[in-house]
Amino acid sequence: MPELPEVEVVRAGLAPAVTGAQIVGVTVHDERALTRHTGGAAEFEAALTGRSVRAAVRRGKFLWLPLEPTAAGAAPAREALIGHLGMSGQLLLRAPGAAPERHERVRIDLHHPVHGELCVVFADQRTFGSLAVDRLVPTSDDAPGGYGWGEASVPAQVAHIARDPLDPAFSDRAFRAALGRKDTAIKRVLLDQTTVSGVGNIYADEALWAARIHPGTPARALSARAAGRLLAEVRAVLEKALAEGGTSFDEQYVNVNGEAGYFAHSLNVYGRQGRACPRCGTPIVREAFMNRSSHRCPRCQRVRAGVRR
DNA sequence: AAACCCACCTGATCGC
DNA sequence: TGCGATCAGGTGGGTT
Repeated sequence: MPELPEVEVVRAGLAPAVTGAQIVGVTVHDERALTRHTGGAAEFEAALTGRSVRAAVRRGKFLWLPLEPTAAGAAPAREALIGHLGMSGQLLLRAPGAAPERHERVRIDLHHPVHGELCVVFADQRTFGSLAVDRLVPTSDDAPGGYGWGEASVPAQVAHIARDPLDPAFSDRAFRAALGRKDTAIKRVLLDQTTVSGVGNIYADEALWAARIHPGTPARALSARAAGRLLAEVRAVLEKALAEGGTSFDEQYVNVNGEAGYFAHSLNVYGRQGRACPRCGTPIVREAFMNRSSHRCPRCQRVRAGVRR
């Protein structure tokens, strides 16, 4: 469920707490939380115990904690602990020995040289999220791999994820060129994380509404002007949502302290079917799209809006 | 090769 | 009260 703003809230909360801390204990309660990890629970625990965390980094909806190399004698592989929250994952900062969270899957105990003991709990109702230890590989463009760390590396399994639109190394020109080659609906391109990352169902609908583009518009039919407008609106909605702490409909999405964000109050179309479009008053419609839903204004976002002929 | 579908899960809600 | 259908913020593997 979390999209870029929610994941960034988590990264920003984790960073000051875990940077420089050493992992002193790992408990896997449910192996389904390791679907992105190649080994089993015991191997995961062993791979992390004793390692120190160097940073908290994010690209799109993926988070990772780069780790100090293992002690002398072991293979000097550069590795990171990856986290993906899936639809319902949470990373929570708790006091050592804190009572188990609902849906707690993994607990990581750390020792920070300044702040002392703390624990990071991974809780996830639907189990689509997961943690993994993965090796870091160089980025193909030599730019930093994500937000939060200057090193030009990404976990191997994140290498296929595109940069997100808030990344300084994101290329607007390459994005517009890529749209011209896509034989599919613009909303599919926004949701597929290999052209632009970080956008999910909520912010795709919000950005398309703001740019007055129908979600089913063929990507390559968008004029350069419409594509530029869309990208600007994607950035605007992601930044505004981030400033408001993300979108929380219930207790599912929370920051590392368990607190909800406020952006749900600022939604213009998502989940507002039947209510007036804030721009023109026409009732918002909800339509089936890719086994989920799209929300749009039938007047502001007509099929041909923004289409070049 | 790009585009598309669907499985992977738990839980809340709604209509009957 | 129960019970089935539907819905929920994502991703990746398998199939066309």
